[in-house]
Amino acid sequence: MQNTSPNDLLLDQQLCFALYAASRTVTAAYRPLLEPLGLTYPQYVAMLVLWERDGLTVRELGERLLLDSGTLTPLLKRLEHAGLIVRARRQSDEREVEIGLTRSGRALRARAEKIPACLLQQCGLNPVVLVRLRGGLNTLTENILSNPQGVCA
Amino acid sequence: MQNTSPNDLLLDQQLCFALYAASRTVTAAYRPLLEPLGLTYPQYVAMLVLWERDGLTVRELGERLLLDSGTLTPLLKRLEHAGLIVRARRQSDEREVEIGLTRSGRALRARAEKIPACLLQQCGLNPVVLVRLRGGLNTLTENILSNPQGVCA
DNA sequence: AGCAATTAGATTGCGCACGATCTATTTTTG
DNA sequence: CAAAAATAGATCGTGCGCAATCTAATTGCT
Repeated sequence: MQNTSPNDLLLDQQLCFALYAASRTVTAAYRPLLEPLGLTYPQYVAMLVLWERDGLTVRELGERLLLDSGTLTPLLKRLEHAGLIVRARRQSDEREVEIGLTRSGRALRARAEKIPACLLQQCGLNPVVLVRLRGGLNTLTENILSNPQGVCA
Repeated sequence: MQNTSPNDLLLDQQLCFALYAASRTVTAAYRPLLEPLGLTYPQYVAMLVLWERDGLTVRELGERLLLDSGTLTPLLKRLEHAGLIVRARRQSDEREVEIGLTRSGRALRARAEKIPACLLQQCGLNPVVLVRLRGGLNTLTENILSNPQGVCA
C-alpha cells in the first residue's frame, strides 16, 4: 500500500481528472463533425461497431462498447427512428434483438470516413505518442476491469 | 492532411474510444469508494477543488473543471442539500455565487484521503507510466482546446 | 415433463453534460 | 447619465450512463 500524502487530493495530481477532462474535450471536438451526420458521439461509436460487423445483438454490441441495455436500448431506438438501423428479435432465440444496418445506415459510413483523420490532426500528437497513449489507456481499462473487485474497498 | 484508409473507422484504432472507455471504467472504479461518502464522481472532483481553495465562484469552479453552470448549478444544489457547501451571492458583485465549505464539507476531506492511493493501486500502472499517461492526456486536452476552432470542419 | 435458475432486453429513476435561452447585475460607451 | 453590451448564474430540454427492477424466453435439473 502506498504512503498517503496531503497532496494526494490535488486535482492536478489525479489521473482520473485528466482522463475525465480529456474524454469530454475529445467528445466535444467530435460534436461539430458528427452533427451534420445527425449522430451523437455514443451513437457514432455504436455505428463504428456495426460498420465492422452487421447483425450483432444488443448484448454483443454492449460487450464491445462496455455499455448495458439501459443505455443501448434508447440509443438504438433513436438510431432506428433516424432510419439507420433496424431492430428485430431473433427467431432462433426470441430473447435476443439483432441490430441490422439499413441501406441508409451503410451509406452513412462514407460520410464518416474523413472524421478520424480530422480529429487526429486536432489532437496534435505525433503517431508514436498517440499509439502509446492509446495503449496506456487500454492497459488501464483492462487492469481495472480484471481487478478482483475492490482490493482495498 | 493525413491519408485516409478504410481501417480508419475500426473501433480499436480510435484513441477517442480508448479514452471514452477508460474514463467510464475509472469513474466506475471510484463509485464504490465514493458511495460511503455520499458523493458521485463529478461531485468528488468539485470537492477536490473546494478543498484546495474555499470560496470560489461557480464560474471559477467551472473553469477549473471545464464545466458550465448548466451542469454545476444542479450539482452544487445537491451538495448544498447534502450539507457540504453553502451557496451565496457575493455582495461585491451580485451576479456571482460564492461556494463555501461547511464544517461537514471540510470534515469529509479526511474520509477521502485514502481514495487516491486505493485507485492508484487498482490502475496497476507503475508511476512512470502513469505520469506519462497523465501528461499525454493533458497535452491532448490543451491541444484541442487551443485549436483555432475546427481546422478541417 | 415440470419447475427453478439463467439470460436478454426493456423500463424507470437519478445524475450528469451541454446547447439554448432567460434574468439579473454590472460595465462600457456614446 | 442613459442605453447598449457584457457577464454570472439559473432554467429547460435532450441524450447519455448506470443501478435496480421487470418481463419474457430459454436452459438446466430432477
